[in-house]
Amino acid sequence: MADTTDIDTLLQECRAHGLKATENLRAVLAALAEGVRAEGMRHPDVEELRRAVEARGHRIALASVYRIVAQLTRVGIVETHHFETGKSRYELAKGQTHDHLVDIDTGDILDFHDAAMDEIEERVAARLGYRIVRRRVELYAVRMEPRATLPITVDGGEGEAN
Amino acid sequence: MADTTDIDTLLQECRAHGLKATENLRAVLAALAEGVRAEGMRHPDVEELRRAVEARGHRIALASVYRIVAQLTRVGIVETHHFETGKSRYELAKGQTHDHLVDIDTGDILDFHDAAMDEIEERVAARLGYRIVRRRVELYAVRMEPRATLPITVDGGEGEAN
DNA sequence: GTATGTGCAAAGACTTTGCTTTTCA
DNA sequence: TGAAAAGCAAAGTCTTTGCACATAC
Repeated sequence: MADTTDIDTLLQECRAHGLKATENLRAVLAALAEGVRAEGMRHPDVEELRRAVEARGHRIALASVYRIVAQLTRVGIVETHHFETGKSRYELAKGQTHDHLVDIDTGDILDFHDAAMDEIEERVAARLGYRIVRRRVELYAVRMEPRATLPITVDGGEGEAN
Repeated sequence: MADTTDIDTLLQECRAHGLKATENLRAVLAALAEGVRAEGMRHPDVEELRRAVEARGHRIALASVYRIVAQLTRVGIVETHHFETGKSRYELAKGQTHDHLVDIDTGDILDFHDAAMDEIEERVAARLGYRIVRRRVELYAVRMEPRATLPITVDGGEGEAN
């Protein structure tokens, strides 16, 4: 099956949308595709993207990063997120839409998808007379420490969170 | 039950949190409380708040509006929303938390709440090992045009629109 | 009286835009 | 070659902050 994070496949799709396959575009796509597997590099912001691109030996202007992610978003290859941090974060739009759980303590962002949730949202929207075009579900949460609620057993340590 | 949109009640709560009951604070609270019933004035942004305050015959600096809503948010009286419009919007935190449906065409924002949705979200979070602290559910949607000109009876279900 | 709040203007953070040069098809 | 993209700096938005003055408790 076509790997939707394969750079050539992505480039091809870009071309199909009339974009020029420039060095910058390639590098940004590669950085985004890499992020798919990287630890803390999913959902990069523009600065992180620029750094990732430059780490590949390529210089790129911030304005170009902005323009590229805007284009990629326009054609549906990238999703732009506005979490509560003030800046936009980007991510390859892997076919399956998904929601996010943000770990308040660490900033980690987990992806998830739940069909039942979609269904309920649609039902609610329908009840209000609307058809959902796009949704944003973000759960801001803290890790559940299975034993955290037990009577305190002060032992000097202080379990690292995170 | 105490009317949580009564200005005096709100002021009292502010005092309890150490805020000074200034003219500005009163006016902003009044503007927010009014918005609860007003047509297009729910979820005002700072500019709209400033206008609402000045419409009441009071001059206020934008910076003061920002400072006041920040304080009110800090003490839990106001909720700050970051919809996809780029600017922050504010709303009295009426006890019942609720989610939003944004009409893409008109910009209207409808409030709703659905217990089943909460439940599913909690289940999903738990499955990931997390406990939800705060959530953000925004449905961006378009109006479903019911074919004819049927008399609108949009009050089905438990649709308190609040 | 003293800690807070206020206004104003300046500064900040993030993003967009104008314009010239470069690059891709 | 012609149209789109890149670089750079300037400008735009929204929001925060420093500071002198005013105000509530």
